[in-house]
Amino acid sequence: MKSEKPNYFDLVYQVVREIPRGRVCSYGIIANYLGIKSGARMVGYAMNAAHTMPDVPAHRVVNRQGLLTGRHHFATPTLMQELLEKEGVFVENDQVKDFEKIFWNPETELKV
DNA sequence: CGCCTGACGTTGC
DNA sequence: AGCAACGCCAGGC
Repeated sequence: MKSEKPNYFDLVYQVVREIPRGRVCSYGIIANYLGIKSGARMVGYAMNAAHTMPDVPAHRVVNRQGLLTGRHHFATPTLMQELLEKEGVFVENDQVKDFEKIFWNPETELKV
């Protein structure tokens, strides 16, 4: 089978999967952590494929502004916000509240 | 093989 | 401070 997906996606999945509950992360940060500067788009792209990965909480991944830009890509446009609020993350106007407070930095927390 | 799109980010005005 | 355009990289057609 083929299905040889680029490790690139897998890398993103691993990082996103490490995101603890009640925390959120940004695409650019993950990209930067993976060494893919300017590859924030690729991270989001990977998230799209992550939809096939149940262990990949893409709803915990938002953009640099903390906006749920990809909420429209979920099963329902409200699913992302619902999941976040369910985990203790308050979302207002499609934006994560206290985003910088619950922000999860792999280089700082997941840091070796 | 080439063009377009895309869950972003940064810089410039 | 808000808006616009550009840049990066990869996948789909």
